[in-house]
Amino acid sequence: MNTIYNHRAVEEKWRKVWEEKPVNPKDESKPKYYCLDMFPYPSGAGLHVGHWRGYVISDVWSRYQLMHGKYVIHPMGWDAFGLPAENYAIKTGQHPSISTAANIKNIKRQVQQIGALYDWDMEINTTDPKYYKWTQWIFIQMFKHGLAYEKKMPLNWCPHCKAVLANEEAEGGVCERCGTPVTKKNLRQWMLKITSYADRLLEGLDDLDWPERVKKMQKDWIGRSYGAEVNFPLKNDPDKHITVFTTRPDTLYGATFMVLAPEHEMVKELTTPEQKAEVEAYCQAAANKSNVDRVQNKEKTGVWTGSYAIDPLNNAEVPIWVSDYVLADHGTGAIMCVPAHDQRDWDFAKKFGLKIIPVISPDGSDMSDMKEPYVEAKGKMINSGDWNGMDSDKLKSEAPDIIQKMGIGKRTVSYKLRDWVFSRQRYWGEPIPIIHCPHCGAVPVPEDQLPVVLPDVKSYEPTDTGESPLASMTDWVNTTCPVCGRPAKRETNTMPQWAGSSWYFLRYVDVHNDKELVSREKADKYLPVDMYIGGVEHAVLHLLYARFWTKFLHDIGVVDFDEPFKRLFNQGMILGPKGIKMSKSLGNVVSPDDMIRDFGCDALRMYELFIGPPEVDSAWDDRGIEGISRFLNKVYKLVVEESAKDVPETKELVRLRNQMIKTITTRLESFSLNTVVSGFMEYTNTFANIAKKGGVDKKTLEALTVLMAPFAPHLAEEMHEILGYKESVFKEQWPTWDEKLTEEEDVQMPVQINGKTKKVISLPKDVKKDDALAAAKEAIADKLTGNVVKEIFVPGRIINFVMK
RNA sequence: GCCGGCGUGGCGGAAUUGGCAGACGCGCAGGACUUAAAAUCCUGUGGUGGUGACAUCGUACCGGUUCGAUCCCGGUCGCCGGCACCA
Repeated sequence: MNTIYNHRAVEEKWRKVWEEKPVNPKDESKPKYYCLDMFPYPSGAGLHVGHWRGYVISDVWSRYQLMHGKYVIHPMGWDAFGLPAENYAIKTGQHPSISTAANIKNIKRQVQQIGALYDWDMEINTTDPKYYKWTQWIFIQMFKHGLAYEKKMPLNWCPHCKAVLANEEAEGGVCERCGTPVTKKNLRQWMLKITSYADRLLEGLDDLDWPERVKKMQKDWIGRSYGAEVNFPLKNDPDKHITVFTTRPDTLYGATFMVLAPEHEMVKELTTPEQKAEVEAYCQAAANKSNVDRVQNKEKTGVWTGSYAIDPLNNAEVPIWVSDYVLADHGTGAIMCVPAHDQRDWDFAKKFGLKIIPVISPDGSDMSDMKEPYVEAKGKMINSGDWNGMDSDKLKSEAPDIIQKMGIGKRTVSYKLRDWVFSRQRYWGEPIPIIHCPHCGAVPVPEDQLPVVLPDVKSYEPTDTGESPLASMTDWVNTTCPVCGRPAKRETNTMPQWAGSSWYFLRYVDVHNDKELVSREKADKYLPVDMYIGGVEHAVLHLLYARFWTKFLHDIGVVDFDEPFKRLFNQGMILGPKGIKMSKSLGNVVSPDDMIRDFGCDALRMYELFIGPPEVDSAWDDRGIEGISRFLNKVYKLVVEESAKDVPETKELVRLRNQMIKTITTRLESFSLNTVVSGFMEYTNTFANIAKKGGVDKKTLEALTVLMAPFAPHLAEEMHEILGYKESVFKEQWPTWDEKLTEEEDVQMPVQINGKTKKVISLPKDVKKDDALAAAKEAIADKLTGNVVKEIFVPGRIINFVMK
């Protein structure tokens, strides 16, 4: 008999059944489980098989939870503000909302093909005014709490995107979107004070069930370092001083010069008339350099201001220099330089002939002939006045307090994290709900007037000046001040693409609420997210911003938790056939639509899992999916033919069934989804062989069907029905196993000589050591020719003879 | 440069706590069915030697610990990712 599985008919049939009778209806009597995908940007190119992977993983996990009696919250939405839609508008003159709606339609169709549990009543679109009303509301709360502020400063500017970038978007000195080297532009911008949450963002990581590498990336990005601020009085004006930040205040006696960033506010007043021309030229050149140039050229440059400061400990005169290796926005923008113990300071001192005084010696020797800086700087203090002879590690921890007591500085903490540049000079984003009044300053739009709807414009083109296209909409821009009623102007910048995604996970559980962003009752019942699945590329962008906003919303009482995502899983990418990233320009994009047509949704789901460990990148292989297709056929054939037979269960089948349930469940729990699939294949092969000899009992076929349900839901429903059930397979509880029944009576024991296996013998599982060794010796008697010096017996594992 | 991670057949990848390396799949080879092909099914498939049972080498490379190492330790090389003048 040739049984053939018709994937098209079966999948269509069950899709209809599920539509009429959802398998995961809202049920408040059950405990909730919130399993979230990172929602996609609805791009015009649609989804490729790589995008599918995370959605398949999350759906398997969701269905697995469902079969443990949970009500699963598994929503989907669209992160739809952003540059591609705007660029398309520039090219075609069509409003971005039109192309966005078309893209959403197509991608929604593709997402629905996954056959996932998504509850489309919860759908979100960040560009919907009903949604971004609350994005704007959050901004206003931040403004009211002093967390949103305006600042004019040199900012990362992408000349290609014609927009400012947050530090997180300008990693490595290039634009995160387009790779163009970032330059600086001095602009007024809206900032969010993420730095005031730095400690909580850092410490909150400890309790999260997240991949260690993501936690580490956030930790490094926040970059907390402990040290001291030290004040160096000016030689010519001892009432004034320069404050530096240092992590090594113990080396203060070795500070032989200081360096200010070119942007430091005191550069001008410190520059002497003789040095003025040179210093100004240097600062001008530094301002024009892109981040990439500044970082790539590590050859030290700099100029002397002509002034001196006084080392507050030993009253030595230290010349004040300007150099671009000091960053304006880290610490205080000024450093004390200890060339004997810092590579950069050493390079600078060597180049400009500055003094070098070693202050730490590993063994107490005088170090005066050092050929390179002693950077590890651990040992005894030398050349350090009162501190001489002290242990440097001990001094390092005590120095901040000593300095504080002396009144020349204080203990302090510094961070790499900067405040979040939150405004963009582009059209397709949430308008910032602020009105600028000449009399009242920046005033928030009253909450009852939200949302501030993004108006239609004629030209979407960004400008080189840093003005938003909205600035030309005079009708919209000109308004009245909500405080004093006099003429005022609207803020024309929009929010960055990360705004809508910083809180969307809260909205899903209460999408239709027009009174609050989420009701406290629903938030308490359904939030936070139990499992969050998505790519690792958001490790320091979206995930950091979302944590920040959640903590803020917690602080103002909107929600009662302050970490949004309890558990995080990062899936690896699916690469093109040769291990190259899939991209339209390379022409190596594999479409899920084609795969579903030829092999079916279940086959694609299982192949996406089988391709490799879910957290690792894997290369697509068109022929691999054929193997899955053969396997699904084999399972179907097994169930159809064996269920017709009415086979009694045997001891062997009971054991195999229990082993199978255990194997699949433990692999699934540890997220080893690729080996779950290979496990199904292996057991199916085993059962197919038993079927040929005698047959497979119904209970075993049922267990196999239920275990497969989260992976191949359509096929599992079909098989469940064939087995005689009227209700959905997802009404079944996840099967359990009896450990005793998994054990075999005999164990296969490898017998080794000097660690090399010579034979495998079968022994009763509770065999005694002496009996086992005797049996083993007999089995390999012909090879035991030498002197056996040691006999090793590990029950159930190994027998090894050490022979000389 | 600093900090992570990884390195296993022709390919994707398996291997509880240190205990039979290569599960499962792809590909390939041979066979069955067929007029033939496709599909399907069966058998084989790390290298070398041997007709064979078997021997021997083998988890990037060098060394160590151990009765026994893909797994632990030290070093080297390569690839990938993060940060990158952070004081």
